[in-house]
Amino acid sequence: MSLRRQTVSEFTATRLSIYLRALASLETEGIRHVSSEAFGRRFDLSPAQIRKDLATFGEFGVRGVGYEVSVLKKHLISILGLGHTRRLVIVGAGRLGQALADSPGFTSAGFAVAALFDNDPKKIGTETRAGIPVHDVEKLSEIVKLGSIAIAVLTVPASAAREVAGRCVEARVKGILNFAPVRLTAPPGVKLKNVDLKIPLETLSFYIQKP
Amino acid sequence: MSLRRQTVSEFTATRLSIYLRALASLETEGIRHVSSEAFGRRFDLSPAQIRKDLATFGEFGVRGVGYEVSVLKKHLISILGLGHTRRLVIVGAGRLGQALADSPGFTSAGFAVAALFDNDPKKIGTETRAGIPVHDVEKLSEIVKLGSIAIAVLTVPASAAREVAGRCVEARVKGILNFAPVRLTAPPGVKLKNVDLKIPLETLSFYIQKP
DNA sequence: TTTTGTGAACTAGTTCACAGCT
DNA sequence: AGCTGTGAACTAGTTCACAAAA
Repeated sequence: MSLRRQTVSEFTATRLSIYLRALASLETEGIRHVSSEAFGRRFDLSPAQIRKDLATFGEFGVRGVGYEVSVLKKHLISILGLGHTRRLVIVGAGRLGQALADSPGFTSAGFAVAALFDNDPKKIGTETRAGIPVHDVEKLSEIVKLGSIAIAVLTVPASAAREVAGRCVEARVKGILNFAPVRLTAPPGVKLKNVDLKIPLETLSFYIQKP
Repeated sequence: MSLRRQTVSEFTATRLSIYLRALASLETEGIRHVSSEAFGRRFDLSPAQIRKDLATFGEFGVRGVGYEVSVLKKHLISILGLGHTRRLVIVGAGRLGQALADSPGFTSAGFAVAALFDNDPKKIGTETRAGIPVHDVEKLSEIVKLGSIAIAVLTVPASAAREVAGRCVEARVKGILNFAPVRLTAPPGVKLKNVDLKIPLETLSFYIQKP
């Protein structure tokens, strides 16, 4: 059986990404086969959970044997939509934006940063260390539409985030990853994820208090 | 009644942080009182959830009236352990580390970045734009112990993360916020949070695929 | 025999709905 | 009258345990 897709929870989707990272790690170690049991032990995950998550998308294992690392990895890449390189733009050419633009996580493995945008004349026309150009944010819509860009990453100040997100929606991106410390919402048809880096820090602060 | 603290879930802890951000926003708008209903409508949160979360820590509202913004904010600051400034260090003085070191989110509201650390001789001895010094990572343990630093933020490459986390544990930090793309674990007594920025990006990729 | 894939059982998290204060 | 605080009902997510397959 294959491809029964109800609505997949964010929990499952997040773990797929974790599994992919773990498999890449096994692959570089030269491990070719792995059981859910061994996989779970190695990366501190639940074997039952692994099997359930994977079974949502098909039968990728062999009973009595386990999973073939390279095969499972290919499947996960395909499930996550990373099979072909996805072009994205980053709005906000501050240090976070520049760090992300040049980071291996954002440039390798399924993503390519097409351009950065900013409204600061001193930044417009420059490029990042890795050579990604910084454009005027006024050209955002044009470049997104022309380049068939599906994802916009927002690394602008909180005050600008809502307006910039609006422009992205208008330019027909399919997904927005917002790092500005405001909780944005997007219309149906656009997937938006808020990532506020201050939250894990405050959460940490909460848990390290004396009982 | 007040202060029944079983174990508070990460979900609740995360929302406390969200509520705090939302209250700050109301405060700047000059709003002094708010009901869970109005609060929820304004920030797209569930009123029942808000009441339940808050009730875990005490009775902060007034029946028939609602919550006083400034009072609730003070309580949340205290609950999250942000009442006195917490000093933290950032290990890894790359662009992400520097961006976080100088970002208002990390420097205001309960946190102070005491120092950055790196192993690159070109970076050691310099300081960030905001004037935070970059030390040799060899001095990490010494400075953490002397400065009674409770939190270490890791912005090092994946390959160095485990070793650096070990040093932090040895130096007796209470919490580690790991941005390196490896899932680390810490011994009991040390709270560790992994934040892999590639995961929300891959999750986004998953959800924006055609059905 | 081993290990997957999966319904059933369980646990955690959320929402409902109303008693209890103000 | 109005809104909180909270047990009870519900929903979502995880783990168990075993039949099915290699």
